[in-house]
Amino acid sequence: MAMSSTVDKALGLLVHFDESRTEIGLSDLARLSGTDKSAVLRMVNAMVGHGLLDQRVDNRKYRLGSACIRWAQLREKATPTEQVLRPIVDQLANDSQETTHCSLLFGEKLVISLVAESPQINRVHMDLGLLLPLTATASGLAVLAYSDPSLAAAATSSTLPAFTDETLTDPGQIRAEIQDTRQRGYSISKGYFETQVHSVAAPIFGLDGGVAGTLAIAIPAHRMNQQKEVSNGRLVQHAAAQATLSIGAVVPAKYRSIQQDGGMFA
Amino acid sequence: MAMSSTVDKALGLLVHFDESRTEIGLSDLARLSGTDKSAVLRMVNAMVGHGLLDQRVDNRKYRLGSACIRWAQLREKATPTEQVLRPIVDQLANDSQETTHCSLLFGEKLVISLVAESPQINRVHMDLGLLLPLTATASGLAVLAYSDPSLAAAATSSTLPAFTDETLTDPGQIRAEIQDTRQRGYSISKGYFETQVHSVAAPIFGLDGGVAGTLAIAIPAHRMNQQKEVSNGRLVQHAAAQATLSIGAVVPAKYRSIQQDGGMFA
DNA sequence: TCTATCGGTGACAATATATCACCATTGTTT
DNA sequence: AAACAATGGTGATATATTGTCACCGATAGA
Repeated sequence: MAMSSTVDKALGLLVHFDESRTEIGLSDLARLSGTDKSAVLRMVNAMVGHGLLDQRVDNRKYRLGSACIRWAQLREKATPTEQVLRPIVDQLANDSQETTHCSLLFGEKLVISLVAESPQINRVHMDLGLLLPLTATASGLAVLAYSDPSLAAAATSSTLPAFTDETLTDPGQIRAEIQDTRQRGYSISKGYFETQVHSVAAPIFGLDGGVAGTLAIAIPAHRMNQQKEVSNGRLVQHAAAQATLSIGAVVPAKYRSIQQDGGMFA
Repeated sequence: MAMSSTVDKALGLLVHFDESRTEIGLSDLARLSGTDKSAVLRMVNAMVGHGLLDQRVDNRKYRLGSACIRWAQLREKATPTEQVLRPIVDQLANDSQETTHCSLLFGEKLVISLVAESPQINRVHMDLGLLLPLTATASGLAVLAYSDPSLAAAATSSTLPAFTDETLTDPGQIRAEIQDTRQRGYSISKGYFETQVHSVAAPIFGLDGGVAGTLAIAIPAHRMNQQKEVSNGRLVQHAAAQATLSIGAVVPAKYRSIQQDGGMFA
């Protein structure tokens, strides 16, 4: 029988809050988590007490609380990833003349954390906070290609959801893409997640040596061609390596394929 | 002894993270919280597992994790600030039985953003979107009293416009009022902006620690007296502190004069 | 070397939790 | 309106998780 602390269960309740479910009632939360109402109530009350959740007075449903904002503020101050990554994302957008974004890995999902929009009129728009699936985006493929193989195995074990007509749903195809990505040094998506949006992406490594997130360039399909794929691929690869260094981490030796230039202080 | 759930204790650990302590080691955290190391470790591990905390690989200290950012993003999307301030303004109107409003600071002007009218027949009416001058309103004085002194200096540098016969136009008088406001914890206006309208106001602090806006109570002059000024002052002061917490910010320590009630950091 | 930290582990008694039946309200259906 | 099925929430007890403390290897300073 698996060990499970109470804190674990309590925090596990929070995964049921997302962009489509911003508030959840007690019974719903109990059902979603497969836990007894009474237990859920106790945990939820504790979290309300600390502002992690709050309860609407009118319909008594629970929402994420204000402490989230406070903690995010502190987190930012303590670990100003945005501050160090921001200029890199901006520079990449400038260099590529396309919309770029930085996603951070959270469990088996990528969260879009920074966006720099292309200066061009016809450009791709990305929403902050949007969750990206690992199997159907360039960023996700970059994660799978450079993470522990078990993650790729897990992500390609079950049937894969299709987001567009172009989405790769065959696990074999995904695995092949992962192989190619490792060869190239960057991943590509040809409308796998959003139709008419092509992307290239490369991994950002964290302090623990694992993939912490990705940097990606998203391009309107009509503007894409082989030459741009290669040039943008190199750009994103270089920027991601720079990002990795900027947060104090290093690109693991086995993945260090590209020439390191003068480093982050050049 | 009060009942305390494990979740409560776990989340209680997080209060020890602030702008001056952004990362804490296991033993320190145990000492600070007065809990055993072993228990702290279990709780902390659970929180790390959910991204609420993360652990640096180099010095093994713990910091607020990336999930905070995700949750803050969701919280903002789900519950915009106006939505959280609305019930506070309403409650204040109900408690004081007078018209209340929330103003947000834009540059050197305050914009009336939320209004709750008094339930009484004879009441003050306020227009949404109205601009308030910093030197001639209770709200404005609250801003000046709790903002960087340079703002007060700038606002009182030139000749001050008079809106009523009672308006304070002497920069020296304004500065004295600002002093008094800091002493009291709330600001007052005695028909400075609208004749026959007295007000009390208190500052709402934003995420950056500066004044983001104000909460105010406006009262027909004939109904005002010393006793009401004090009681309404306390009400507005308390409500403003509550508003500050509700938007995820904190009242700066140097201004924290009133007793924190059963709020999330109690 | 000796000492004093550190992060972390393991075992047992103490206690908070899981589970159940139950209640008062609210909103739907008939 | 009456019956119904939800809802949020309470209280009791068996049981699983936690609090406590002794202990470990590693690291750092004297």
